[in-house]
Amino acid sequence: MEYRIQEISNMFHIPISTIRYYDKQGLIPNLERDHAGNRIFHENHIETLRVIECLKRIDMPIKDIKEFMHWVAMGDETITKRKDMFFRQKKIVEKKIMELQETLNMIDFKCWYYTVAEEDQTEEKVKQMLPQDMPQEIRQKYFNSHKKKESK
Amino acid sequence: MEYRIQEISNMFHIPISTIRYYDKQGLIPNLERDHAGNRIFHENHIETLRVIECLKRIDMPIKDIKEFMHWVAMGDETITKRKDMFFRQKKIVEKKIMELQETLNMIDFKCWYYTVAEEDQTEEKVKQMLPQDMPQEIRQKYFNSHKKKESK
DNA sequence: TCTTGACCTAAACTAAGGTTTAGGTAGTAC
DNA sequence: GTACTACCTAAACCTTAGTTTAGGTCAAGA
Repeated sequence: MEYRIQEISNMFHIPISTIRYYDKQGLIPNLERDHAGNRIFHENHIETLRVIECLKRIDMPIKDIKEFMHWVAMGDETITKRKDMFFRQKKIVEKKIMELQETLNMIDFKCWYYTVAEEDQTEEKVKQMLPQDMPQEIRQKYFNSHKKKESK
Repeated sequence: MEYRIQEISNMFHIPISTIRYYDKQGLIPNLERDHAGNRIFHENHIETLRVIECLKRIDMPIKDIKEFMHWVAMGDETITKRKDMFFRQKKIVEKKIMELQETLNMIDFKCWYYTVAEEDQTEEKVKQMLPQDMPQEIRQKYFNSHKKKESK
């Protein structure tokens, strides 16, 4: 099955200009052209774009994605490199999730804080509130989001 | 207690140039200068920078951070705006975490895939493997990370 | 044949988020 | 008094990740 750039664009909800940009940056190796020079995509290129989607989601820079894609194109001799790369990415994503979880704690604290402030019609009261007067789960988020700074 | 830009830079591990940039962009309202024009930071500015750190972590653009900081500077009349903003950000971060969790599933699948490929010294065998032949938890991650595309 | 639509390229442009540079001031140290 | 350090500014510059533009090709339909 062959696909044209427009179909790929619809399939992935990526603008055509972006797909061409990815190709130009070398993110889609072995992409062939028809007699007229039009890009022709096959299943393997769709798989490539799926991987690009995944790698982009974790903010991997274009040039790293390119390197990875070239390893894929080089075949079995680069399996270990690719494996190592995914294990490194796993750590990075796990760390990101943990950081976001911490951020969420901070946000939850702020949500609570402003909900109280709104009820009071002023920040003054909640600003003065001591941790022991906060609801249990908020107190935890508060310590959670402030601990880093306090340990310095 | 007063702080100079260098101390703030060390405290937050942010380059001086970046702090000046934030100030220029209006992210640190009410920052005063000494007789010589040097920026003088107080506890409230440190709190501001802590909030900036938090908002940056969730990729809030500079101009939104600026808006928020100005609401803070405006006092109690903007409490509801700020509260609403944090509730919106809460949703955004929760969504990001879910997306990253999905990405992690994809990565876990790839880690398994390349671990098998490395053992086999070739991708061929694992590439042909059917879901029912994969380990239980990998099969789930596989379906998890491929379901979106298959439902289209 | 003419036109229309989908495609192509190179290169300029954009936006975000800083960083670097060039030139200058203020306060302390010798 | 001059050297040194920390600070200042405006403006140019940089990188990333695209987007837009201007000009062109190709195949199909009226």
